[in-house]
Amino acid sequence: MPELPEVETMRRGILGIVGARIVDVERVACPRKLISISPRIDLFRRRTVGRTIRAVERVGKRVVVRLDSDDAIILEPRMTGLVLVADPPTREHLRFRCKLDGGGNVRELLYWDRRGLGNVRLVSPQEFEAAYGREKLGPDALAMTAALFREQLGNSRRAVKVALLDQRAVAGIGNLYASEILHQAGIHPAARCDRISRAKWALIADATLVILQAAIRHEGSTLSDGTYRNALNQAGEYQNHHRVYDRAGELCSRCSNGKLIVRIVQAQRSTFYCPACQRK
DNA sequence: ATTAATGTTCAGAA
DNA sequence: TTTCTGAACATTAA
Repeated sequence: MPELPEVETMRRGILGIVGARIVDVERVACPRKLISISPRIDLFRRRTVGRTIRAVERVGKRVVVRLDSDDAIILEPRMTGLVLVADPPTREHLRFRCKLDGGGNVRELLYWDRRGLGNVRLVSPQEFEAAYGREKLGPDALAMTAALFREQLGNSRRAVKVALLDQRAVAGIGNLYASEILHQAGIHPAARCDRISRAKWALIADATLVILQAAIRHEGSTLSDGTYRNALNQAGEYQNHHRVYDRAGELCSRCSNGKLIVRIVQAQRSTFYCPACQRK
């Protein structure tokens, strides 16, 4: 569930680790199956202990911890991962711990993951480029313009809602925000990309920035399962501002037609939209 | 008590 | 080349 706004919130929440030195890293003994951590923890430790954290960045839906060695630790939450500098929601799903020294009052960086679909990787600059470079990831969603959208998706025959989820085209948008963005833009989720006008791509570009920035301002969306938390293990608030996501059967808050929000399935995932004010 | 649904990414098929 | 499908996994709702 963590999409760009949630991952960006995690990133901002751990900025206090910049300047700290890594004292130890450990794979936390977990009663269930272990998440993927690479390379092997002994090699991971050898390449990170003693290093200083130079910066904390984000690439798409991943947190990037840059070290003074030019290696980077990549934390990829996928569905239920959390990046924390506070006590985790439960003890049993803690997966990875990085002990720190000199990072203000921050003593450790944690990776917690209930379902365990996420992963932690230590990568060289070459590996970073291969895995997260322009070949693999499109421009960041916060950097999108109408021209970039047209360049990346203008010739695709896919439905626009499905295409917005393609990380090679645009990095950072996930299922929840794709629905919210298209509602804000007034565009039907099933509209084929190659039939969307320049003017409508401009609406989509504007909506992308409006929605993602608002979601970041509210520290992301914590859905009913309560999984997503910020780096201090606090819930986000943007779920209170959703206009369509998980609101099937409710009145559209924008249009006056008295139409109800509906749920459809596209590419095996839920899409929510207003049939009255979202047009192809 | 079983089954479906949840959402991200990747491998492999169409 | 582009698009689609299923699997990885844990937990909850039906």
